[in-house]
Amino acid sequence: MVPRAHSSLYGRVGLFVCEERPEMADKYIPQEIEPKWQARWEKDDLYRSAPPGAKPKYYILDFYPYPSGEGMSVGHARNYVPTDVLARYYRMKGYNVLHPMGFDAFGLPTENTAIKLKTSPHLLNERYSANYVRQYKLMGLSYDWSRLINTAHDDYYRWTQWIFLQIFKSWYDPRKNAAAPIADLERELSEHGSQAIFDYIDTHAEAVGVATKDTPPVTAQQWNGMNRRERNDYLMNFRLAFRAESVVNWDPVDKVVVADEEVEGGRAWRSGALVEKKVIRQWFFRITAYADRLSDDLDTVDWPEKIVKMQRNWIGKSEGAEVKFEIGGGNLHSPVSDHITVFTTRPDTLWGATFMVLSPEHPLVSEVTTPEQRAAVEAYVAFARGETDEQRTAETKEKTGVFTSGYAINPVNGARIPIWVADYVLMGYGTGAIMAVPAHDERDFAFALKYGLPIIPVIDRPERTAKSLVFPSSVREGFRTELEKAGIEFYAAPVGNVGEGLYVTLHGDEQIDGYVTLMRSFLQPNNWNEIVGAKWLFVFDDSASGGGVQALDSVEADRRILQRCKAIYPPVRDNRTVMEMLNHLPFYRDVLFHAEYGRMINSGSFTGTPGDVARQRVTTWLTERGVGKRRVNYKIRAWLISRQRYWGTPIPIVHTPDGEEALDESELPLRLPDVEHYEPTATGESPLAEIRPFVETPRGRRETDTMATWACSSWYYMRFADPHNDQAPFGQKEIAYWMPVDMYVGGAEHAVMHLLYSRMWTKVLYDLGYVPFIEPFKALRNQGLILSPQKRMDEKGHEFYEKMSKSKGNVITPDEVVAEQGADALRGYEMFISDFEQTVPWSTSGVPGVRRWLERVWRIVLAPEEDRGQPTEFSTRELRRVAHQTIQKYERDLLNFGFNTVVAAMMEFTNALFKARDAGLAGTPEWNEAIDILLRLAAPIAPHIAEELWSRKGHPYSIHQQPFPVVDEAAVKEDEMTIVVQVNGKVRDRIQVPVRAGEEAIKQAALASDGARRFMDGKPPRQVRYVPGRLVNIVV
RNA sequence: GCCGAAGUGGCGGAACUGGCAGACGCGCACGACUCAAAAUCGUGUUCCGCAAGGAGUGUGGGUUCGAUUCCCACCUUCGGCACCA
Repeated sequence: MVPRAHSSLYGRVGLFVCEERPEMADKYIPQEIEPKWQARWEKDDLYRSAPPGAKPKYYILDFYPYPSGEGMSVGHARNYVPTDVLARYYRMKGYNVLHPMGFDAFGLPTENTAIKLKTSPHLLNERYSANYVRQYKLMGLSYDWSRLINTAHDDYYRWTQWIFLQIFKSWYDPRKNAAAPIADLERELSEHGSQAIFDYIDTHAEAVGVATKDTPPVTAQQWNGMNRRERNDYLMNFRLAFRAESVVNWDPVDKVVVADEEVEGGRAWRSGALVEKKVIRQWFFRITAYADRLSDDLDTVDWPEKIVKMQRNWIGKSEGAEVKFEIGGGNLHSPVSDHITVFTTRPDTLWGATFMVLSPEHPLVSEVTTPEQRAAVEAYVAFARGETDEQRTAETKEKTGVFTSGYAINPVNGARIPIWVADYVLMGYGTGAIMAVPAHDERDFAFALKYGLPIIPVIDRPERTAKSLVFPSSVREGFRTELEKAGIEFYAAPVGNVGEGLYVTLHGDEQIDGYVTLMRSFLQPNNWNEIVGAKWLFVFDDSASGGGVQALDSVEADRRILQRCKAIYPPVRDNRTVMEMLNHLPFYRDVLFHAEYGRMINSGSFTGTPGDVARQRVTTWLTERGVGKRRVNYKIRAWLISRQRYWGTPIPIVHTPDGEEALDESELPLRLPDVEHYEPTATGESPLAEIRPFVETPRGRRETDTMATWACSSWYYMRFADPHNDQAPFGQKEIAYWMPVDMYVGGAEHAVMHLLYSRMWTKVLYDLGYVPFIEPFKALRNQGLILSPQKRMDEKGHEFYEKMSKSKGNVITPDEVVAEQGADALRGYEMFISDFEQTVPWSTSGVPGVRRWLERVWRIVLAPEEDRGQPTEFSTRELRRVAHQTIQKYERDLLNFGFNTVVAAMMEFTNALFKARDAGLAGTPEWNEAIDILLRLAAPIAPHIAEELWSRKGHPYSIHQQPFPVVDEAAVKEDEMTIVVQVNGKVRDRIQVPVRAGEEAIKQAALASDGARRFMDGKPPRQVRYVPGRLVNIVV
């Protein structure tokens, strides 16, 4: 086994030792031992999971990859190595471990490559995934390869289709709060009609998502009079997998519809193209029905807080009320509806609703528009429709809108408020119409300022700050002195170019009232002064008629006040509202608007209602009067699953004359046909549409859309439990034993989509009785990204590291690292590189560092007699202590995902062994025990070298079937401890004391220490504090 | 703007519950071995200071005998969301 290339390096020692103990003399050559053991493990099927049994199970899963032609980089291994270490650890701890791998094989990149290379995606899939398997094996990962999954194989997607059908054949019964067979719904409709269901939805705010919006009610009689086609169409409003016409995001580059989740900043996630709007009939999953459970059940999982937040945010639950506004004023009598319903989370601000805004797509826009405004409104609606999402959401975009000239009646005070159309109101959220409360909503505030709409505060500022600007020469002499006397905060500064004014800030109602009194007596004739913020008061000169203090408490007051101001001070004549006038003064800007909860004001009989109960009380009152009710709203939309592409799971539906119908389960799998061409069609239809034998069936035209890959990945983790079952997606025994996944590890980029979809499928399958758990992934962890090792500079001179990518030519592959340094060194460095969750650049000098550690392990195990260093003091007791302390630290850190410190602990242990050797301990029983522990601890991290050394030490194969070492608590205990002596919190000395020493003795020893005496300077200790086992702090 | 994470040597990073800041590794310096180099081994390596000593965990405050750790305010970087009523 003398290596060829290394013989010259090796010569001296090799020749000498080879003759006597050839096995001891070998150098560590991973390139030889790694393939050898990998072949042996594979032959012996060493990592195969046992069938469900009495043993406790541990299911540890990596996010399965999308296999690409580029293969893996060292960045991908950041995910796979730590989970492999855990899998190996749990096996040694006696668990039956499930650690499988598979491929998310369907999807666009492969299809696009196939089109470009004029080859078949089937072929590419096989090639790519085989390459991945090769790379995985190269790294010595202990997957159970007998469970390999490929989602593009028909023995897998058959069951994806099967689950699709179960979802298609279900609806969400809000009364059971669970999915139920669609047949139950049909029965109910034929016996009782839809009344009970809609009544329930109406009175249970959380149930909004169970049926398509605006589904018409039917009576039993109507239902029974429907033909099959009409019934099928009606049921689509309830099915959990349904087809509906909708505006979708169209990616003109990939020629495919993409989901909301796949659009980032108006651009398609994969292709980067600006998405366009298109109306197509599409397949969806009714994930909205599960919104509440998806949100609530997040409480039951051990996931990173960040991911939980992102999911909750995506679901976007908000509680509020729905309020009906009568359409009125003028001669408008709508034949469609006599009211507009708005959704608000702030029913407590209803009295401040001074206008209403409809989304440009709102069906009542043309109803409320008067003839004279029609042209303007239609032009605006056309403009809004033409906008891309990106334009519409552009950050700096100023609000736009147009008045319809129609009015609505605010139900709480009968006020007649104008109805506007503006694109800042989205049709897809709430009811597509809002009541605008400009005093307490930032968007409405901006809009009202721009268009001169009145802004009336109806919620008190919780912090009682008010401001007042005293205009130059608007008050009599002595006012300033009075302010000072009253302790009021103010400063003097020029007001524009009209002279020096006083900028007053008031705190608390008492001070404000005092200020008003003062102002009333000092205000000069033909002047006014305003107090804004905590109170909204205008003090006018009393001598004029109707003078005194006016409050800005209504639209009428706004008009009155403004009129008087204009009369007194003409420069303000162009202002349309008081708020607009105040907004011109920068001094006031931070007190004009607030969105906090607070005491209701200017709200009729509700004035004075405290902020914490206001919402609730108003909602109850609205409900009693029949003009509103509690309502919960979710941001989450139906999950778009259709793709008009070839390379995906075919949707098992036939379009019959009677509507969309399910394939019979016996017809599954519905295979993807082999075809010559699979370029997207010009029309945007799936290429499958052009394959007549596929499309044409005796029952009707086959659905030609395929499913997005999110469907495949929504259940693959369940298939691993029983991957070869051809009777069902999985056996009951297997799923109950293995699921849920105990530890799921992957990148944070799937925080919303994959994890949310998987959770929904799990809940549907749970409701239908196929699985016994409500959450699929008990614990989740995200690994950090690995960046390229090269530092770059951006235009501003900031240094940064870029992501590894083939196009940038900076990819480092596991292949090259393994070839150079071996898989064990790569594994060690993947763990050691950084904190697991941290994004970090790859370091090319890091792997050799770990390699050196492995070399040291090799030497200390095989040839402890060589190269003795300086003799040291090291007892057998200490050796045992280090060994057992290492076991402790290793387990504690490993279970906390502290992989880097696990490796560090192993390095320290190895260093200690060298010291022990120098002290002459090699060969003692304690030494042999320590070496045994070292190898067992190394096994999960560096499985090849551990196996090789284990075998060379004469132990029976395999180390990977050995139990994990058990901590000897007695050995761990120290006999002596080092106590730090501090004087006034600064370390001044260290003393050695026996562990058993009492507190008093230790304190005395500390006081007597040289360091302490020197720094106490002869002063008596004021306090002596002892922290057990750690330190003594002497305070003087 | 909102939400989240993080700021510690030349670098990656440690420090479990408030108790020795800088474990472990990289890099660097010096030394040993060598004709020499590589490899290996040893020693040192936060900063200032010859030293005694002092300063020091993004900044400024606070709590405490004692703060990288807790509290308040702020700055910077990264990630996510973004007109969601």
